Amino acid sequence: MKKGEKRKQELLQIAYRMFLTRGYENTSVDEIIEEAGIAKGTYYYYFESKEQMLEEVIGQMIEQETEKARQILASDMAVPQKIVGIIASLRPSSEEMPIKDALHQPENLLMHEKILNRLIDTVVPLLAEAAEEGIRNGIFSCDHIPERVRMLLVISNNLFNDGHYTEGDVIVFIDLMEKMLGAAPGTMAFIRELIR
Amino acid sequence: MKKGEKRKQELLQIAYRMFLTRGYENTSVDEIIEEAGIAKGTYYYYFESKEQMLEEVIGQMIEQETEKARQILASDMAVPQKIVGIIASLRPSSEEMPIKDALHQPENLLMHEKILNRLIDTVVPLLAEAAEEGIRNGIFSCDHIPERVRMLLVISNNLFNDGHYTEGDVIVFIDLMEKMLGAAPGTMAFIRELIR
Amino acid sequence: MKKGEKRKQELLQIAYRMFLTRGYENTSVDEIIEEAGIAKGTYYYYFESKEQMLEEVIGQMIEQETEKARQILASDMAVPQKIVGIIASLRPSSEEMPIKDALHQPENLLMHEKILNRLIDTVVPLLAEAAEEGIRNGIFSCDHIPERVRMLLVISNNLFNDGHYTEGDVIVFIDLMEKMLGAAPGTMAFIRELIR
Amino acid sequence: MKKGEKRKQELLQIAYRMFLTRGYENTSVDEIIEEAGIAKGTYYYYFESKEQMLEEVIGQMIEQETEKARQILASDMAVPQKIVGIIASLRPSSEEMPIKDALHQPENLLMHEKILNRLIDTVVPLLAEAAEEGIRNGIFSCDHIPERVRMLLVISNNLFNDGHYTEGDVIVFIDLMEKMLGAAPGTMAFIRELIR
DNA sequence: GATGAATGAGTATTCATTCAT
DNA sequence: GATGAATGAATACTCATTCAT
Repeated sequence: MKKGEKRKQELLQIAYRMFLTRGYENTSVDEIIEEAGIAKGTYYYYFESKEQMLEEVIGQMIEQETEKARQILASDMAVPQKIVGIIASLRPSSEEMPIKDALHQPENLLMHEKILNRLIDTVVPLLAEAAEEGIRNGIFSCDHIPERVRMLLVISNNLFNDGHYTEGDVIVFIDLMEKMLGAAPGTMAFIRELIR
Repeated sequence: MKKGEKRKQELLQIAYRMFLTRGYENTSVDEIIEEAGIAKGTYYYYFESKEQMLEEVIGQMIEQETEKARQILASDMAVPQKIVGIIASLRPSSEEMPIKDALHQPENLLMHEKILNRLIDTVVPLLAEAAEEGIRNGIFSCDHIPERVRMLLVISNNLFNDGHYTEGDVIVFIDLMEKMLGAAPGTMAFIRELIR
Repeated sequence: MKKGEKRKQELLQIAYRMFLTRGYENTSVDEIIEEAGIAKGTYYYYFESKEQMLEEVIGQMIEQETEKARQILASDMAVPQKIVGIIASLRPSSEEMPIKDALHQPENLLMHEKILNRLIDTVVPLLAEAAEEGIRNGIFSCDHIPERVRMLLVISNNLFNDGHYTEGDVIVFIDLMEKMLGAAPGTMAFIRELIR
Repeated sequence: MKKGEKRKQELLQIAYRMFLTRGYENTSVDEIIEEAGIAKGTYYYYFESKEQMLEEVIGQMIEQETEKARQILASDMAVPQKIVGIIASLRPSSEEMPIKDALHQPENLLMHEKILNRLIDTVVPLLAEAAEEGIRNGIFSCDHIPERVRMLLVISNNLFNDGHYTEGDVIVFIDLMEKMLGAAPGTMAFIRELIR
């Protein structure tokens, strides 16, 4: 059982890497097992299907991505920094860059979509909690928090995750955040420095 | 010349329908030609490849979709109504419902993505023009118009086009529009009635 | 391991026969698997591609053809008989006739060419060895043995293998051999009886 | 008729070039008509089939190649030079090099074979005539002239036309020619200088 | 002489999945 | 736990040729 779990994790790691590198649909089971050095049967011993394996890979990705967000939420940062930090945590850190980059290639559309949806569903509650903390502190002032926070997330992903944003986008996004959350102008200005 | 063009349009119509119904990737060339009652060779006489055909189908979709938007922009509606009208024109009318519905199924991811991107690029300038008209009229007050208008569009697509939005989403979206464009509160309130 | 190899040999035998009968290019993978009674996937489990299969088929042919030549070389025949025997071993024995015949049909050009080149490269060293034995025995007298022997082989293939040779061709070929190898006139005269 | 002939010649020229460049089998009728700027129907007005066109192209090639040989035969050169000149005329002149080079690529196997056979059949009589002139002059002494001359041609093509011959090949070939034709040693030595 | 729309048979290759051992 | 031989449905694309105009 222990041994089996270990091998499964190994396979998930390999698949994770290959799915990102070549895309889910462009990675065949044959290629995975060759890379892993196992037999066809062994693969299907651990995974019901290739698609189910994708779900598990995505599950792991989500976990990794959101862990950072959870830590930020639990920290003693100022609320605006928490919000921005959580949103930013979803974007590729320098080392993850190639990984996220891969997600924006057409061969990863399916995976990208799946990840994004699950990521948003997972992160919205965290963001909402931070926003409510801001309201309690008097920094923010708004209702319909989950809806607002979700829209910010959607915009952020759409705007920043593929790296094609302009100076104007950043300015408007800051304005948007402040107005969406009912914050005083300038509350979110610090974002500009973060992005450089 | 006349004859050839006509048949090509016919094929595009058929493909349009089939791509939406079963998804681009799930529609084989064999199925298309069977439906059209033509030979394999005829298909490849008109289209270099299945993918190139997709591009042409999408091109036609874009044209149809944006035509309505262009008409609204040229009309004598009030500016807020223009803006909302343009945005709404991209959403499925009752009769198109099944069509747009199809785009949100996983088998249409690729097509959906391609359409969305081209749609946004095409519609942002139209929206921007309407917004500037609003600024000239003193109804709106903001800078970075294309960026703002683009974000509204992104949110709108993400929120409303798959039909899974809540009352709260609508409320927040109205608030968002007003604040993004620097409009007086209530300027966009008429949206609620539109959506029923 | 045992089982897999066996089936592969079986497939090679079938392909060998079909390639010769109908030509490599005129034999489709579909026809091969139908003949073999296996599934498409099984075929591609054993062979990367149809072309790679051809290489393996040819490899086996070469081996079979040259085995006889090697035995002759190792035997205690007289040297002239060895040389002629080796050259003759490349020609269709009565039972192989249909096989070699097939190689001369236009649909087997590619295969024929490939086989011929590999055959010549394989047999030239054997012939050269025999010729050197002849030189040591004082029967032959010449330099540049590999070149000479190669030319004899080329002529022989070109002249005799398609069966369209005349009495005169044989007479000249005998003369050619004797002079090329520096043998006394009449040394190779026995060839005429071999050919009848 | 005049005009039609002209266009046909034009098409043959284009096909000639394309067959050599990309190979007969790799050149589609579509590509030919595009290059020629004519319609499909026009092509089939001039040629019954693609294969028949190939025959015509080859016919032209043969004519061009053998014309030089005929001129040499009719000239007042010394006989050995005539023989060598005729054989050499079949090899690519510097400017034709790319053309003949192309013939040795696998995609031109069929064309190569067809050309070679027709070339040999055409040139053997010319060579034989030259050889007989040599016999009358007392330079050569042999019987079975056509057979001998044909073998020389076969060897020459096989050896030299693909450019992969060695110093040894040349030496042996000179020896071979002298002995095949019954010429005094040294008669053909001048070949070495020709080849450089 | 010339056009170009239409044909349709033909082909190699991929790949997730199964199952007896 | 692990193997690997076997499956077979699925698919895009090529191309010489015809013929009504």
